[in-house]
Amino acid sequence: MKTLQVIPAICCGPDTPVLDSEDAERLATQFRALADPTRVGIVNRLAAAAEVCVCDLTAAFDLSQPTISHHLRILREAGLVEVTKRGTWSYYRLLPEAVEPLRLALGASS
Amino acid sequence: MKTLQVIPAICCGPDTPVLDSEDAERLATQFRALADPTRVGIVNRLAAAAEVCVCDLTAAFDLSQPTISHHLRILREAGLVEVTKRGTWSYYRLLPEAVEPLRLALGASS
DNA sequence: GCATTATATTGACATACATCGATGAAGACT
DNA sequence: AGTCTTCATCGATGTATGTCAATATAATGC
Repeated sequence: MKTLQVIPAICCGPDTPVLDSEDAERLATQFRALADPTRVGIVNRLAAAAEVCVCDLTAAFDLSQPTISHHLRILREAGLVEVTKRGTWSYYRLLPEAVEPLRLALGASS
Repeated sequence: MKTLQVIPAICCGPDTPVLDSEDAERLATQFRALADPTRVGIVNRLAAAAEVCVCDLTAAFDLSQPTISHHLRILREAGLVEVTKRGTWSYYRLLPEAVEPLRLALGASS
């Protein structure tokens, strides 16, 4: 898998490869998914448990149920979270393997 | 300095402290600064050199000079970059110490 | 002083986004 | 079948954002 380092290590010389526009687009979309305080809060809660029911999220944030649903859709479409339906309930969970590339893009050493 | 881990390590239990709204707001603002492909590209270029002249950026992206200036302002106000004026030229440089907290928020181990 | 060059700011416009109330879809329970 | 609960989608509305042309600012050189 290609490693996208938006911020390469300090070492790199002047011939560091330039990010192509497709990569920049994809990264921007994923950062945009985190560019809202409610979604940061949702991700924070998802990270604290194996999975979280939508009902817990609508209870935790002082926003309408459609609004929470809207934010979850954005996180889903960015590929950062995954949903599993069991009966009437929907359980969301964070996808660590989707977050990892963002860390790498910010210059994580590995 | 308080460490903000939006995504704590895998270990954490159900009583993981919840992100307060002020922290969520600040993180969202910084992620929003990275939520545009042009700005991702700018940051990428800034990371590849000690400092970059605005003129190089306006040449590199197929956008008007005011638009580049606008994006640089957003990165500046998010505290991710810094500008130094020398004569007629403005040189921008990335602030690694500002990017680091974002990496930590995404669950970097240290 | 005047022309030129490098950036920033302003104003306008079109598009994207966050939010809500209303409604829809599907499972659970009686 | 009918009702209740859970969640998603739709439609509307106000605000934020990306973009550019025009203009302002400020340094350089003649």
